[in-house]
Amino acid sequence: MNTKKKTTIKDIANVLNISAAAVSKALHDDSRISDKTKKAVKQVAENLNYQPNHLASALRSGKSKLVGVIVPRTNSNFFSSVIQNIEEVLNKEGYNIIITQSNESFKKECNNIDTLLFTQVDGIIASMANETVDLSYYEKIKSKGIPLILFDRGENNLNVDYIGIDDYNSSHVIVEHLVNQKCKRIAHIGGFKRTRIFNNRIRGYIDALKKYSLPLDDELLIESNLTIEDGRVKMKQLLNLKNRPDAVYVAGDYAALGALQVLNENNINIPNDIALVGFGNEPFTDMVTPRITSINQHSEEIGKQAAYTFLKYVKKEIVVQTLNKIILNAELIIRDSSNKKTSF
Amino acid sequence: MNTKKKTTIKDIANVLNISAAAVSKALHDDSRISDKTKKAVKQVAENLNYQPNHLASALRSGKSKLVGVIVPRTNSNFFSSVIQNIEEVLNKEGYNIIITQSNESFKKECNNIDTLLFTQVDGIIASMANETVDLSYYEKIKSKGIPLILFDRGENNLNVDYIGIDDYNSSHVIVEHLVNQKCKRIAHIGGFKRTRIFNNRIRGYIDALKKYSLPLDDELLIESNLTIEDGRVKMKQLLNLKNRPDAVYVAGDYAALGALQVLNENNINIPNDIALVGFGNEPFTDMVTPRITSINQHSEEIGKQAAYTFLKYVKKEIVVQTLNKIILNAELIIRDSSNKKTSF
DNA sequence: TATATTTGCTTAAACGATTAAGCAAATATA
DNA sequence: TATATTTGCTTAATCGTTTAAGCAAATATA
Repeated sequence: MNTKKKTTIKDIANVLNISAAAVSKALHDDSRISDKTKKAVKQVAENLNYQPNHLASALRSGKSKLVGVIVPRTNSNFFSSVIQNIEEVLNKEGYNIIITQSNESFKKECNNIDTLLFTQVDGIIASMANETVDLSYYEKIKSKGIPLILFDRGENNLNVDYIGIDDYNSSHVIVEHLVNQKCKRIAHIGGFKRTRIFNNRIRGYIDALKKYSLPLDDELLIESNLTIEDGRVKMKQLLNLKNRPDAVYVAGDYAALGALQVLNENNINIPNDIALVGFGNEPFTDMVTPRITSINQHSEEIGKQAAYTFLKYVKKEIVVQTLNKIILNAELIIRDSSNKKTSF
Repeated sequence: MNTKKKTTIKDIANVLNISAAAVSKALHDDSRISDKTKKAVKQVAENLNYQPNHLASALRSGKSKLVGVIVPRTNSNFFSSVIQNIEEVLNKEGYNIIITQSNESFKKECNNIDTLLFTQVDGIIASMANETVDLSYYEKIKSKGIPLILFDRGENNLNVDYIGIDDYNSSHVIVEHLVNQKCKRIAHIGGFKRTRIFNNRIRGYIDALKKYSLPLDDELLIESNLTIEDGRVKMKQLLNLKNRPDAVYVAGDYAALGALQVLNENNINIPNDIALVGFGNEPFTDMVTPRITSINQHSEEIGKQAAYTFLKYVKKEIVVQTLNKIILNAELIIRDSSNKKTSF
């Protein structure tokens, strides 16, 4: 059975009649160990199928070589792509990642943080839950001196590194595109104002409307939790207006999908009666009918930059945590749902 | 800065003038420690904001309280739901999970296994990559005496626990449903035969056709990697047949989506000209037009059962690993893409 | 009252690696 | 030749916890 005792550094030492310390050093290519010994040690290690005990070295060195990742959920293409890229960069440097999901719940997020701290992670890369306003748990991470990097859903007040796209500008790009499509009444189903990225999108939307001298109507700006269901509800609300919009910009693809379903069910021509734009470029935006115009958030780059930022801390290139933002340019992917030319 | 020294068991001991061992025992509610001392220790631990050093206890006890999870990808609803349920069950028992993705690559899967072994996980719950045929890395897990539990994508030859649905029977249910819809020529875009679950679906399809005395035509049975793109390719192939099918059963939802796109693009009426059935009940099957009939794989239950099975090993309820299958019944979710009645 | 048992703690050795300090032999420098 | 430096290892302490073994005091049993 599993009586297979794992080979340790000592076993190797015994075979070669040298000390365990010498073996450890040989394996780490210490300059004070002869090439002959190094070769012999590595050979024996191979033969005995030696696997370093990660716990022991982590305990001794105080570093677990583990990085915690907290995301609202993994089954969105954006987050899973970010995670994949974080993993790729960190694996190369000998780090593994522990992924946890908050499911947009503040309580679960707190649990996750405790779990990660308990697991002695060397750093935490997180995107905050929608619900989160109390930052005390994140402060706890900082107070323990563990590097904290936020992406997508961040918070200025935490004063830590942040990687994301330019939400304010993205709204401008979207409104500009809709104006080019001859839209005159542009509605916005936005996220909650208290969440920074959604606040920025809302501000961008408002300022862009002003720029193009379009009507800024209170009933055209709606806050939502951006689920499919709520997208449906909020779209129906817009359809019930006496003065309907001729374009709807939704701050999330899932809610945009809900909106699309409602438009289709009501036989409203997209984009000619109402143009639709989402946000996030989830794969399904390219699968539904009509395909939904959306914003590509460069998840690959966000993941990589988050990982690089963490590595700067462990390599002591950064020492003090401070608000340091990396803002990437977003890209508008124009599809049928807002492109009037192709639907003639 | 991060000069915040973490409080250890010794700090607590010093405050109370007792030994570190007593503190450890008090925290673990050892019967040989007085209630008075226990209370005092817990109070001081709380005051000093003590967090147990997981690495030290793991090193000493030989248990990391970490479980590795390997999935082909996290951005499918099925896998992320399985993961979430594994996590839920294991967290309650004090275990954390490390999630890794193979991206259907054999090489990445091997790396993941090495990574998890290196991290000293107490067990591994995995769903194999499509590519995987060489089982030596999985044998390595077994040979180290680490409990291995497979789900969805398993292998009889590994002789370990397996949790999945009844694929063979699912095919029967699907074919029966299509027969009820008056379909006479049912095609199957299946997965690779070498993968057990897909093999079972293919066998089920063949046997069900025989049962209902339907034509078993070689050109109607196609193997695929089941991506969206390949779904498109294989659907086009079917459309090019002189004798087209009047129903297509696709062994994966993503490929079914690709097939649906091709059918829509060719203005083929679904389900009246060709009925379509997918597999997996991914959320998008309910989002596209027409909504796709699919098989619900009970991801929640699979995740829970996988976790329970692992726990049986650590609780010594099972000692020897052997081929032990838990097969759940799948459920057909009938939607527009195959339901001719609703489309009149 | 004398002995056995239980209670409540302490001591010290582990877990497997890393690393500072040290020491003898080999080699370099004056 | 005498001294300094380098090379190649060993010894032993350490990381923070768990746990077997042990021991004195308190309590139970005869």
